[in-house]
Amino acid sequence: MTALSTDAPPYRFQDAEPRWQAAWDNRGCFAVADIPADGKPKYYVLEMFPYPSGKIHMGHVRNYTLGDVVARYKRARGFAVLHPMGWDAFGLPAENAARERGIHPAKWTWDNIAAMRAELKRMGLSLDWRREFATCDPAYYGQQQKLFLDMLRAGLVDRRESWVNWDPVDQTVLANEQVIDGRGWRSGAPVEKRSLAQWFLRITRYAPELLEALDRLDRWPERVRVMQAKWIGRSEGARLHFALTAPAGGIAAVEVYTTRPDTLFGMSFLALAPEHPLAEAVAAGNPEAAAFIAECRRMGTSEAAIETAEKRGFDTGLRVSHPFRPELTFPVWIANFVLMEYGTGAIFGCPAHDQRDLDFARTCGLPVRPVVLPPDEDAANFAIADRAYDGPGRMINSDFLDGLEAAAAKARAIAELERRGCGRGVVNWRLRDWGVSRQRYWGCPIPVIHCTACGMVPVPDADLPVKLPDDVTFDRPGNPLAHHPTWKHVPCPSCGAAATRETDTFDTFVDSAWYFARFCSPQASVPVAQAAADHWMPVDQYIGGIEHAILHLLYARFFTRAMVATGHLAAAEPFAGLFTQGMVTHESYRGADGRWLYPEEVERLPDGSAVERQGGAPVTVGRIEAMSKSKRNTVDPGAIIARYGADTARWFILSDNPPDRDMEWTEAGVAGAARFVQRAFRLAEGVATLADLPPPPPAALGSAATALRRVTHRSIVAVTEALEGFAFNVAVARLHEFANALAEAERRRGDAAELAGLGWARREAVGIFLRLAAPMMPHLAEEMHARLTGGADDTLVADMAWPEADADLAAADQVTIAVQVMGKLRGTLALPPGQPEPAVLAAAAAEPNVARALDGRRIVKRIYVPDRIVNFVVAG
RNA sequence: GCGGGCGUGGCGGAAUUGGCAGACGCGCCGGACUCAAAAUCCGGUUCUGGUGACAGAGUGUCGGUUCGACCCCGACCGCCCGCACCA
Repeated sequence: MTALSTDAPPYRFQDAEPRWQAAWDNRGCFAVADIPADGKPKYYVLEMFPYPSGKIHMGHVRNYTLGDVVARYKRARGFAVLHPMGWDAFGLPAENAARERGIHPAKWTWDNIAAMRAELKRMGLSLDWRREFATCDPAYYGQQQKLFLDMLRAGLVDRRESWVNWDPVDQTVLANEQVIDGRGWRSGAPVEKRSLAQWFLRITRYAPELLEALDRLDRWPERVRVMQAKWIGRSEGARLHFALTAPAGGIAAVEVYTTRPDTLFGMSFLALAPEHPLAEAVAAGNPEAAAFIAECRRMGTSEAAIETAEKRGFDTGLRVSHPFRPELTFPVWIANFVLMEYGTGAIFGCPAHDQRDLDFARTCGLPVRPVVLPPDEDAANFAIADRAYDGPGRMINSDFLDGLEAAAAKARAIAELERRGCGRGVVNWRLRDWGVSRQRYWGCPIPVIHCTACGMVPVPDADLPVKLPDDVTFDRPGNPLAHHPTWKHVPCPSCGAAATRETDTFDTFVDSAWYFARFCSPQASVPVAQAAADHWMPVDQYIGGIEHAILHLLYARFFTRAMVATGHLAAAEPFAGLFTQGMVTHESYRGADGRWLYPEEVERLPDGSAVERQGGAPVTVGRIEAMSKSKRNTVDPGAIIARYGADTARWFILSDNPPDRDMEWTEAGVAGAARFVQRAFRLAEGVATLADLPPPPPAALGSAATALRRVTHRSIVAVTEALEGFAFNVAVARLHEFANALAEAERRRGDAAELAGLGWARREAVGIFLRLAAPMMPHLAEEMHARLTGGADDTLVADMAWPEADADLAAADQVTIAVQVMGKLRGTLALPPGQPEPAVLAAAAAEPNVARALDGRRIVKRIYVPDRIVNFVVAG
């Protein structure tokens, strides 16, 4: 019989996968209505939609496989599942392609979408493709303009000056990623900060709410909630004024925000951001100060660049008085590490208790005066070396605060500031308003018109969408919309006089801040059809990369609230459940000349070394790291699917490791998955050859058949539990075990009655196996089912219910109890569950190896955890 | 620099969340089938000592709590993600 199954024709995914994809499509398995009438509970599964770069990559395969497993599993559990797909289609790469290769961004984007759609379809995803849209379609971005105008009317929009990275050679604004070591990526010119009038969304208005509501997102990863909470950054502190000993540029005092007013007596200096008005006033009359500020402006706008730069400063020569001891004065510096965007753009420096201040004080030769004494130190000997002390302790060297705990001193200092009228306690937020202006072509136009007479005038709703012009040129730097000969010239909607359109477009994070809501009613003539959104929102399970933990997810949470405020949505939170997947990694390879090599150019030798396939030159095997084009350590999903099939790719990507961790793509791993696909199919073949057997009563089954049935029903429980917990690698392992048990049953011999019973149990097992595997390997499951029933049953596995476990069979009939002596394992007991404690303890002590370990010693304590472990604690 | 996370055999990982460390897979070793190979199937595989029953060590490092620690606490090391104009 074994020979028969191994000689059976192998599973041909090349035929089967397109066939089943067509079958699902023809029956409309995955289509749902905007407002379904069937009364099933709803489940909205969404994966982060892709940027259409032109090819799917392994990160997409992982993301969409994870989502598809959830979607198919939930469908089997009886939910009406909304599972849509679309395209995050605006962004910089399309403009880069236009500049580098002369392709229009729209053509580039739509061609890429067509190519990627075809690749995704080959994965066999259970998507409702009728809901597909791209954010670069006016039908989408016109609705986004409507949302913006409603937010404008609701006071959620602001326009103000803000800093950008400016390339003085290319005369263009640069994104942070286009600034490399402080220079423009194309021109190589040192970048300057430049101030422009920009549009902002007032996310800060929702800061308390966005923070507080994190507690209720109980199906979000804890670390994402922590990261968002820290990003929003509520802090309690004080705002206080430092009076200048002599006014400068009409400024008499500097306002400072601090979270540590308790350390005011440890002050050593006051530091201003380079963009601070007082710094600019000083620079007006001091070329050296102006030069220092100009140098700071060359650092670019990214916080990481500013904070990793060496701390530098410029002593303005001005001095401020201490708020509690006005006779003490301190120097005012301009410092490159003070951020204008946070607090008031000025700090008081207390080097003893803040590491940045200490680094600055050491480089600039400023004094360090400790005022908080750690609990285990004494005042006479305590000194700060190269580490600032930011822990708890008692105040010293601090006048009226001396002896207080730091926390109490903080309250006392605020009270004193308020009594003296030079400061007050405040709550401060790290979160800044969301700058949405981009000086680029390939984005959603901001629907506003500037009129010299009327000022800023919103585009009337009736004139939406404001469409991008097609006839643009990329032959010079800067924003093609601003260069366009006619597009921006329009009559003022208010007075009719000649006016100009806003030429800024939206940050692409705006596009992705509400697409999940649009999917509920993608054809609606309003941004969202209320009834559809009320039915489907919030997203029950959102899946995407951890790199979006803060910005995208926070913007989406804010936008949802803004849509509630403007009457477009009812649900306050967009994503009830969130899962963040890890990256897909691969070894990297370098040729003898240092070039990076693609995996397909490299051959691994049995001794572990590697050579080039062509020519056999030695190859250095580098680190395992995230797949990236620059390191060429990428594997093309299209090629993998063509060679092994979608089910194999899906199975491997799920089986390798827990989905929230980085996974390593290996050739051996895919090959292993491919073998399992064939093996599973052979299990169905082996059973299909048996005569169709009526269900006998379980009592008629022999012990081998009953044992297999136990495995079958325990597998239902185990796989279900693993899928519910996103432990897809464990689900895979359980299915491997299940397949092993089935193979063992297949080998079994016995008399006719036993074999009949076993045959029946095997048929049951295969029927259940394929349904448990279906969310992960959907095509194979359909093929197995067709083979099992000989085509007599044309129900699609995609439409079948999830198997139900027989509780009696799934329950444990025996437990293994570990027996320890002094915490060391000395033996095990196999017993039926639920035995009385004295019986278990007696059996444990009688176990030969345990008895030897106990011999001659006095048992002082017996620990028994029911059905699990015994531990004897002995004296001596 | 700041914020968040991760670390278990040769490799990916499992461990009912404080109770048998190493499930399952990959790789490797041995065997069956074969003229032979591939494929397939079976068995073994944390390390050290021992023919063996067994004993000792072991979850990045060092220390702590506990009858018992991969799990909890403290310090350190290494790697990864984010830092507001990449998406």
